[in-house]
Amino acid sequence: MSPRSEEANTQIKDDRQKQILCSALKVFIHKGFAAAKMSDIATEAHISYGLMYHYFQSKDEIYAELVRNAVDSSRRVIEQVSAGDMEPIDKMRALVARIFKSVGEQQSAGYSFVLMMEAMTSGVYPVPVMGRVHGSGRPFDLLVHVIEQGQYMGQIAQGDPAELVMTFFAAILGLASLKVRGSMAAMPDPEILMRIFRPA
Amino acid sequence: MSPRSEEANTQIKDDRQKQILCSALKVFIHKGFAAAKMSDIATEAHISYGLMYHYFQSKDEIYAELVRNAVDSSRRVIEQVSAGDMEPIDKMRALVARIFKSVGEQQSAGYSFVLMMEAMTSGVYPVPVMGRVHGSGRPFDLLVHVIEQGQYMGQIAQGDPAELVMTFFAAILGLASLKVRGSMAAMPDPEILMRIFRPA
DNA sequence: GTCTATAAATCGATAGAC
DNA sequence: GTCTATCGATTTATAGAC
Repeated sequence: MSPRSEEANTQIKDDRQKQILCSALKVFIHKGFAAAKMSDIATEAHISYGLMYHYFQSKDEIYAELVRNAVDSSRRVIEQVSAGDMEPIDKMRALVARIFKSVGEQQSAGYSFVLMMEAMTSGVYPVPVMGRVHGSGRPFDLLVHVIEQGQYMGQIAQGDPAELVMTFFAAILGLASLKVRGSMAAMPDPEILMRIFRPA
Repeated sequence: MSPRSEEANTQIKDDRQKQILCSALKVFIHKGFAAAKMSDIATEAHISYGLMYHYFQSKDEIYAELVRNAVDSSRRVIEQVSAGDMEPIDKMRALVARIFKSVGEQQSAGYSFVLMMEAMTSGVYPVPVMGRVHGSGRPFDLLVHVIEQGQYMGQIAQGDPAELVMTFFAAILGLASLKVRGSMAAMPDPEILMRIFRPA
C-alpha cells in the first residue's frame, strides 16, 4: 500500500511483461504461431503457466503486441536510414548491413524482423499486418522511394521499384529464416544481396 | 474377390492417396503444419474425416511423405538442369525460370518447392530434411558445383559458392512464400534475382 | 472402401489458494 | 503477484456400422 511498494510493483509488472514478450518472440520464431504453446513461453520465461494470463489476455494478444513492436521498430530503422544524407544506394547498403548484423548476432531486432515478415506472409495470424507495412510512410513505401531516387541518379537498376523492394524483402526474409532457425551458420556477404540493385 | 475388382480397388487406393496428398500439400502451405487440421485436408479432398486414416496413419506421416516427394522432385529438376549442356550461368537461369513459372502458376511443383524449403527451416517438423538436401549428389551440392564451374569460366561472381547458393535458395524461398500466400501479385522478373550471380 | 460417432489427448483459458 | 489445479474446447485418432 505504501508509495514505495506501488512503484516497485509497477516496475515488476513492466519487467515481467518485457520478459514474457521476449520469450514469446523466441518461441514464435522457432516453432511458428500455431505450434507455439503457452507452456513453451512460460518455461522460456521461467514463470508459471497461470502467470502468463495475469499479464496478457490471450496468446493472440501476445502475438499482436509482438507484431506491433516488430513493425514499429522496423519502420524506425527504415525511416532513420532513408532520412539520412547518404546516396540512395548507400542507404540500402546501410539497411542491409544493419539487418544482417542483428539477425547474425541473434539480437531481438533480428527476430523481430523475421516475425514481421512472417506475419506478412500468412493470413492465419490474428493481426492484419500488410496495412501496417504497405502504405504512405510505411516501411515498404519508404524503401520504394529510396529506390526511385537511386534509379533517377543511375545508381540502381531500372525496373519496377516495388518489384525490386519485394525481391529485396523476400531475400532477407528467406536468409533470416534460414539463419534464425539454424539452417545457416552465418549470414552471407551483404554485397551478394546488394547486386540485385546493380545497374546493367 | 474377382481379379477385376482387385485391380479396380488398387486403382482407387492409388487415386485416393494422391488426392489426399495433393489436398494436404495445399493446406500445409497455406496454414503451416501445426495450424493445418486433418479436417481441413479431408474437406479439401472431398472425403470424410475418418477415411484419411484408412490411407495414412497420422498427420505426421502425410507430411513426411509430402516432404520426401518435394525433395525428390526438386532434386530431379536440379539434376536435369545441371546435367544439361548449357553454360553454367544459363543453367541457373533455366532453373530460376522453371521455379518462378511453377510458383507463379500455383502448380503443385511450386507448392512442393516451398514445402521443401520450409521443412529445411524448421526443427519442429517430423522429418529430418537437411540430410536429404545437403550432401553429395543432393540438390544443394549439385548447384554448388554449377556455381563453381561458372566462376571458373568467369560467368559468375567470385566468392564462396555455398554462400551464393544459400542466398539464392533463401531469396527463392522468400519470394515463393510471399507469392503462394498471396502477399505478392506475381513473381518478379527473374533477371533481378540473376544479378546476384553477375561478376563485378 | 466409406462413412458417422466416439474415445483420448492436447492446449488455451480460468479459478482460487497463498 | 505468483502459483497449482481444473475446466472447456478443439483436434487427433479409433471403433464400428454399412
